[in-house]
Amino acid sequence: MNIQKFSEITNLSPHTIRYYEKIGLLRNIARNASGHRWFTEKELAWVEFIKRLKDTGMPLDDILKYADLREEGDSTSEQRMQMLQAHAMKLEEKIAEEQFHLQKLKEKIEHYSKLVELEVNA
Amino acid sequence: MNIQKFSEITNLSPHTIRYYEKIGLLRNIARNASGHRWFTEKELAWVEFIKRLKDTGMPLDDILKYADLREEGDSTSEQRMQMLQAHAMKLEEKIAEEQFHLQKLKEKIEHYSKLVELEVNA
DNA sequence: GCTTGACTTAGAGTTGACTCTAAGTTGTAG
DNA sequence: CTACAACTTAGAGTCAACTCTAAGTCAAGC
Repeated sequence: MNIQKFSEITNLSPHTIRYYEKIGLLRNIARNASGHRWFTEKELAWVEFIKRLKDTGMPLDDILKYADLREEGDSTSEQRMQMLQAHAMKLEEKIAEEQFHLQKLKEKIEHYSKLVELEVNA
Repeated sequence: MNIQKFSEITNLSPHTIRYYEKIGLLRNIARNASGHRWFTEKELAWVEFIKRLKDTGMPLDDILKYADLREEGDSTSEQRMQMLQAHAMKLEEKIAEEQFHLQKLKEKIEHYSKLVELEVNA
């Protein structure tokens, strides 16, 4: 598929896709006869994985390191696993923290709702 | 307390504290005889709340809007409550999404751990 | 055969949230 | 009474992650 189609499916702008290629997140993208990028399922799966890492707070630099290891082949699978494990642990902590924040927010909202009730009945 | 002490307690750098004052997140901060900022429990509670909103992904611009409403007094409490409710809902969605991502990450880790096991036994 | 619109590139500009610099003032310790 | 650390300000610089611009190429429809 061309960059437009790929952009629609991945929900990344063509700009962002080229940017990801420029910084090395996307590599060895095929080109058609007129020099336009040609994407396949392979890129789709990889980009979805990049998005997962990014959306859970991993910086692009770290994702880049993962991409480097990935390119080196199977000998780096243990390293990659360790990266993911460390990241998963951080994510678990982050979720726990957010759940705590959420509870505090709900308490504040409860406080407001009582306040507003008082105003209405005044 | 002075800015140094306030910085230690809030875990924000003096730079950041001044920045927050400059953009209007912190207002009406008292000064001592020599013109230095003087913080109290009131600022502490407010800054902790700011941090909660920020740490759950609310942009400073939105927190600023909240600060504006807060300054207008009790008549805006319903609006503020609605802001918090909307934010809490988004946070709940975000947590759910992150939990989904976490599960997918764990599946990938599981996949790697099998791969690594194969390599070790090879 | 010419316009239109999608593609290409290198590189500049933007945004959010800081973070630092320079130049100056003040309060305390030696 | 002087050195020194902490404070003050306005404004410049940084960083991540885009996002856009300019200048150019190319295939398809009229």
